[in-house]
Amino acid sequence: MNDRLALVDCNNFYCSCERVFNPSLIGKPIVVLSNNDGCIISRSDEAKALGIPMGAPLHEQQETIRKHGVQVFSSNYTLYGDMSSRVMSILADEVPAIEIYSIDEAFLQLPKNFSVEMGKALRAKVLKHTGIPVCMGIGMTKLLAKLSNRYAKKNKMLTGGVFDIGEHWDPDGIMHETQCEDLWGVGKNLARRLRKIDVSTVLEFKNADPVAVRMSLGVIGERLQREMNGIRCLELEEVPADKKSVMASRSFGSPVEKLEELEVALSNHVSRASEKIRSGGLLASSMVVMLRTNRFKPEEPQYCPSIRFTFGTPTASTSQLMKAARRLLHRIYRLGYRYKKAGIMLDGLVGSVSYQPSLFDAPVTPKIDVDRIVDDINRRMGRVITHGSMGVKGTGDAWRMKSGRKSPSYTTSWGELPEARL
DNA sequence: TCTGGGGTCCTAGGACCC
DNA sequence: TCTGGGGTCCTAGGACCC
Repeated sequence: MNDRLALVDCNNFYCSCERVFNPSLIGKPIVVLSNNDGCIISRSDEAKALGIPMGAPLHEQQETIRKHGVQVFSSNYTLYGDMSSRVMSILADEVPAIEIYSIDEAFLQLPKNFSVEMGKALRAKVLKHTGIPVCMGIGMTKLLAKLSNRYAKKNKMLTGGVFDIGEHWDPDGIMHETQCEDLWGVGKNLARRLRKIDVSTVLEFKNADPVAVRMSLGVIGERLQREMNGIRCLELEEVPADKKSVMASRSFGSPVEKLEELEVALSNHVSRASEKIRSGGLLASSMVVMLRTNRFKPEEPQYCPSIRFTFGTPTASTSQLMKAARRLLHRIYRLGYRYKKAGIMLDGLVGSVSYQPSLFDAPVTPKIDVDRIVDDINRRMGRVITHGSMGVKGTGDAWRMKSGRKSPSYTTSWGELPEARL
């Protein structure tokens, strides 16, 4: 028999991170915004209680925010990333295997003797060492662990933040009370397809005719149903799979019409993305350039082109990628649109070590790897060298993103360390 | 005025080959 | 009345997640 799995997730993670270094926020409604200060992507319990929905555009909530004095933060990914690794390393120390699933979630393989009480002790340890509150759900499969976790979170007082659905006296009751769209892996669309075969609760899904499920939801539905019945289809993945693509895209602070400005924005995206693949020792086989007008303004003319170029030889060279991006941009750019977003994707990533050149590849000439040297300097000194095409901050940069309410990088920047007073 | 960004997996359909 | 058909590979797009 398989060992049980647990899903541990951090409660209101970004908000909790802000609170660790600013305890005056505890007990108060706070929210954290997406890139560009556009949407609300993390809410404290107090903010949830005010009815602020997940993903809501900030401007739609201004009324509530003013009225209740909700504190608003731009997202500070440097801080959250660092806090995340602290939480993860504590978890990793306690179990035989861990899969870090996202910045605020991890699946754990539990030892045979693991009890709910031990889960509570682990939870207390994470809280003590990082200040981050977590919940834990336990089950035979990832899906059941997710479901358990949801129950633990919704009934924190009752469960103490840790729940094992396998030990509950009435798991069917819990499944009966949960709607399919609240299940991990079931979104709006699959839920609609499930309703068509008269399935709306998780319990109905679990007990539905597998043939009907397979017919209307394909292998995805089949897998979900099996997982719900305790048959493991999704294994714990300790080693993260190799990346297949890297994206860099941003909405603009304000709309952009000029080709030259799009060029600068794209150059910055290429710079970020290429640095990322180089740090992973990867080469890109192809590149996609995307543009988009403001989809929330249907009264304006809409244009959302994308174009792909496949390199003869995979590359990670910034200047080569920038040249390609520029060429592709020129092919899809049309005058007269107000662009709201631009992005690039580096796709078909292959390891630069394992890559086998084809017969027709240009012979590799040994040369000084300027990109690597620049990466190294930028990593140490903080982005001091940039490509000429990336423009200069403060000049013609309507496209740059807004981030006006960011907290300090308390844990990763010497200049921003919190100060303690005696 | 103001509406995120970065990923993965699956499927359908076209191109191509024998 | 006949005008193949099946396998494979690739790509675009849909759906989902955090």
